Amino acid sequence: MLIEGWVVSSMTLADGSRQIVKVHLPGDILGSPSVALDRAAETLTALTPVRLRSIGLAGLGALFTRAPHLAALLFLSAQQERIILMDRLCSIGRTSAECRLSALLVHLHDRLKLIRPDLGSRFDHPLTQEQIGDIIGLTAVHVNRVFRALEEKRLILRDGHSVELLDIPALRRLSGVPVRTLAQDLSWLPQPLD
Amino acid sequence: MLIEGWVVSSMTLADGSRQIVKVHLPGDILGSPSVALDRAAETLTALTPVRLRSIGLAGLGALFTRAPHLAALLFLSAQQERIILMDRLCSIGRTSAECRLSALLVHLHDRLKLIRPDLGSRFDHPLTQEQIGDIIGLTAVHVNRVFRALEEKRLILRDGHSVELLDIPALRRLSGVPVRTLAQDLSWLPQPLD
DNA sequence: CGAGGTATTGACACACATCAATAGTTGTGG
DNA sequence: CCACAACTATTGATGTGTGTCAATACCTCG
Repeated sequence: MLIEGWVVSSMTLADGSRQIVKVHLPGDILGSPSVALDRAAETLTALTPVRLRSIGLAGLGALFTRAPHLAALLFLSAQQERIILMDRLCSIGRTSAECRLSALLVHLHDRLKLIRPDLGSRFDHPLTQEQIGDIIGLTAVHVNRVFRALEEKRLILRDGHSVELLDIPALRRLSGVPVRTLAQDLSWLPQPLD
Repeated sequence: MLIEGWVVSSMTLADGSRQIVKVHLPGDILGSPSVALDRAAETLTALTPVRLRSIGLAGLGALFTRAPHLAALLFLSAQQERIILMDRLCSIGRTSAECRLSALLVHLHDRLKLIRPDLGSRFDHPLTQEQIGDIIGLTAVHVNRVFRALEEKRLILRDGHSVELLDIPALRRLSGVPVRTLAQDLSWLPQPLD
C-alpha cells in the first residue's frame, strides 16, 4: 500500500515498447492484480521517493474470514479499478491524442483532489513527456505537440512539472470520459463487526 | 451469470463511437464492475440467444459473511479481469492492427478451450467485423483487410463466422501478449467451511 | 565543465480512417 | 416463392493523425 509518493505500474511488450497501465497515488494498493497469477504481470517503478506499508498474503486471507466488511470494500475497489481501466481502454482505443491527454490530466486532477480536497486547478507531477506517452499510448514527441495545442487553446498552462487546468469543464468534455459517481446504496454489504 | 451464449459489454462515447470492453462467454459474471457505481457504466448486448442465472446484491453480500472462501475466489477473478484489461490496454495502445487481431483470436480460442477442452484449432463466433473492430479499436474496413493479410500469411482460415487458427504459436508470438499462468499456491486463501 | 537526460521543433513516412461502390447475405412480408 | 430492404463483407482511392528520424536547446548533476 502506497503511503506517499508516485509509482507507476507498467508492462513491457515483446518489441521493447512499454505501456504504463496505472499511475499509483497515495492510498493505492500496489501489485494486487498479480496475486491471481504465478508470475507478476506488472513492473512497479517509483517516480519519486516513496513510503510504503507492506501487506502480506496471509493478512489478505485473514481479512476475508475476520473482516468480511473490509473484504467486500476491497472487492468494490477492485471493481472500481476495472471501471478505470475500461474508461482508459475507450480513451486509447477510440479517441484522438488531444482527448487522451485531457482525459489523463482531468483524471489525475480528480484523484489528487480526493487526497487533498483543498487542491485548486493546478497540480505538480513527476511525469516526463515520455512517461505520459507510455500512459496514453503516444510517442513523447507527439505528447509535446498536443501539450502545445492545449496551451494554444487556453485550456492549460504549464511550468515545468506543474500543470494548471484553465477550463476543467471544457477539458472534461473534450476528454469524452463521463463523470462516474460511486454507488450510494451499500446496504447490501455485510455490516462491520463492531 | 452467463450460462450459455455470447454477450458483449460495451461503452458508448460522447461522439457516438463504441468500444466493446469485454466479450463474455459462459461462466462469466456480467455487469460486476458496475456494482461499485451509482449508474451502470456498461451496456450489455446479447449476440446470440442466451441463458442467464441472476445473482442479487443481497446474495453477493451474504457470500462475504457466509462463504469467505468463495468471496476470496470472486476477488481473485476480479483481479484476473484486471489483468485481461491491462493486456488489452497494451495491445490497443502499443501494437499494430495485425497484432491486435491475432491477440483477440488467440484470446478467444484460449477462453473457449477452457470451457470445452476438446476444442481443436477451429471455433465459431457470432461477431461481425464491425464488432471485432469495436473490440480492438479499428474500423470494420480495416478489420477486413487485416483478416485478409492473416489469411495470406497462412496463419488463419475463415469460413463465414468460423475461424481456424493454422499456427497458434506464431499467432501468439505475433500478438505480443505473454502467456499468463494462474497462481498455483493459494494456501493463503481462507479454507472452505465444509 | 562536460555528460546524459529531457523538451522542443521540423521534415517526412506510413498505418489506419474515411468515403464510396459493389456484391453477398439475411430476413420480412406479400 | 418472390421482391424488397437492411445489414454485412469486400475492395479501391484518397486523406490524415501520429510515428520516425534528426537537430537543437535546455537543464541537472557529477
